[in-house]
Amino acid sequence: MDLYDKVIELSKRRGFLWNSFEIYGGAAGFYDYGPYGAMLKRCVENIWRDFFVVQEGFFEIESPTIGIEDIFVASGHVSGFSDPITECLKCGEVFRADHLINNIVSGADGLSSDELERLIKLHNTRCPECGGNLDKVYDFNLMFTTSIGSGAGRKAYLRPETAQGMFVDFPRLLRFYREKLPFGATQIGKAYRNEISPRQGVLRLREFTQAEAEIFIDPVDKTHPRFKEIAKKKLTLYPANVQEEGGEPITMQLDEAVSSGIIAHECIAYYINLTCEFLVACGIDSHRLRLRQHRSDEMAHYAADCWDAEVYLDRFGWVEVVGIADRTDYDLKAHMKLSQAQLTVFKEYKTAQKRDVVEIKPNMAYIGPTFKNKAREIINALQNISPGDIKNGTVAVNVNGETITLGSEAFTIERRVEEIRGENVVPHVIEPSFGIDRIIYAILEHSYFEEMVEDETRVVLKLPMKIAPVKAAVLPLLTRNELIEPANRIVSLLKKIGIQTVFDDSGTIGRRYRRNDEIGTPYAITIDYETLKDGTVTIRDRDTMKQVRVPIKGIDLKISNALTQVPPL
RNA sequence: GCACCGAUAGUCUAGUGGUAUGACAUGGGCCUUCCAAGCCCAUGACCCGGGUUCAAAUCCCGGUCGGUGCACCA
Repeated sequence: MDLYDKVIELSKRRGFLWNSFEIYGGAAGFYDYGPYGAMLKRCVENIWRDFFVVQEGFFEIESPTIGIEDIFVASGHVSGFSDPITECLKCGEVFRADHLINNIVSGADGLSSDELERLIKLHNTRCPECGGNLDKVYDFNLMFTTSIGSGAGRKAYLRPETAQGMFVDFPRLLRFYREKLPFGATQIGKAYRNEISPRQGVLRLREFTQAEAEIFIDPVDKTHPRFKEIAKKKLTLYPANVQEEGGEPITMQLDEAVSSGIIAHECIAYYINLTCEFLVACGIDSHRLRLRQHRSDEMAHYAADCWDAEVYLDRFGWVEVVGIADRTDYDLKAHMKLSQAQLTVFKEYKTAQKRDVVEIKPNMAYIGPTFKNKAREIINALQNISPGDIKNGTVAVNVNGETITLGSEAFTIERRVEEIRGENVVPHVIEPSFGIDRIIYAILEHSYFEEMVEDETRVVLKLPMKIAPVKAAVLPLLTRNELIEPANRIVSLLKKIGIQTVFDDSGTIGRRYRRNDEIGTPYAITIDYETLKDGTVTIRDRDTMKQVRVPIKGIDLKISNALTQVPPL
């Protein structure tokens, strides 16, 4: 049994992760979070909220998981998220059609399925495996399709990422943040991808949870006001050029990484650091965490820089859990083009610029009656005339091949000084995108410890207190009423102040400690016969197994302080 | 989607053409004292469908799920 098997086995047995729809045989790519799993996930999401929503001030929005077709046409998912696939008729092997003819035709990846099929026939391309004939080329799109309304309905897709919901709300968000950069929006929610072959448990799901921030920044100023606070932090970086040269990741200070151009700018560096702080706060081992830069061949063409936070997993090696990209203005421009909406922000100059303007204003009262139904065309043509085209007070315009000469009665020339206070710019977007399910698996694996205690293996999940699904277990030493009663009183005391507490009186005390170690419960409170004499109980620490004896009075405060680590226990 | 391998209680597992082994876990009870090890009792499984057969959990075929490799992973 490797570590993956052990973690999955524990997760199943203790109610963290279950395969979905098990009684009907299950479905690949879907997982249920069991009681402790759902609780842990909620805790992870809340820590994320604390980092991005509370601390950074990027409010959370919630948009539908179903999106209308236009959104994904604009985002490129309708065309770019599908792959042209062809199958060998003899051996059944499946190939990317564009890859097959890439070496014959350049730019094959941009061609349509029909075009690819034609080229495969033309060049008599055969199955690289067995030489058999190839089937028709068809598009396999990774988006789930659905429809809105009855009958044929309106075509729609389940969103493949939460990001588009925030891009689409840009005008509303801009107004919400009072028309000023920078600002950000976040979203935690489900996304859907119809993976061809989901594998590796919770690492590649068809329905998964993302936490994404879209941070809209000034395209020409990518500094970050708080960068200086984190400039001296050291992180494990794996820059693109180092990867290409086959080198090892390097530990580097962030200000050096920015000034040497390894990280494109302060803003990306700031969120790289924030990402690491978040992951470590969730229980990711910082020694099994690195930041790998996308190589130019894997980075989207529009991205200015892109880093993946990767965690080391026993079975799978380095696995991406977060992507942090400078997506530039790609998404907003794409939506602007298709929707015709103005997705820009007015950026005021420090000092207004003055400019001499010469404008030709048509005289409607003359042109209208004189030219009647040609008037509209003439006015349009006049818009494109520059003052230099005016010769002796007349100007010639071309309307449908006919040259019409207009005299000074047809227009006036206006000269004025225009003040330009600023300009409309399309913001750039920094996008940290978190795969919550992968993070949760990594947390479980990195928190999993086996220790030898008196020749027995003790399994303990050393989860940070903030994400432990159960914070305290209350255990009467023996299953006897005189001990159960005070135990119940402590349970309700703790529950009243919002501490997730369980009562457990089943089996020997040692077994119950082990049971709670396995789900990462930080504290176990034991009621024994001394409790009846002097009103004290013991509190046991999960990691050290050490116990302290404390009075019941004030235990709620004591536990709550310990959980928030105000003073040590 | 293809190929190979696998699927037995909550978990891990033994095994067979005649309904199944064990461990751990779980539930109830006992226990005046703390780290899965005490005592008594109890619950609990052959992935689904079809075929062969007197009889299939076992053999065959198909499917589902899982693992691995290929492909895919904006």
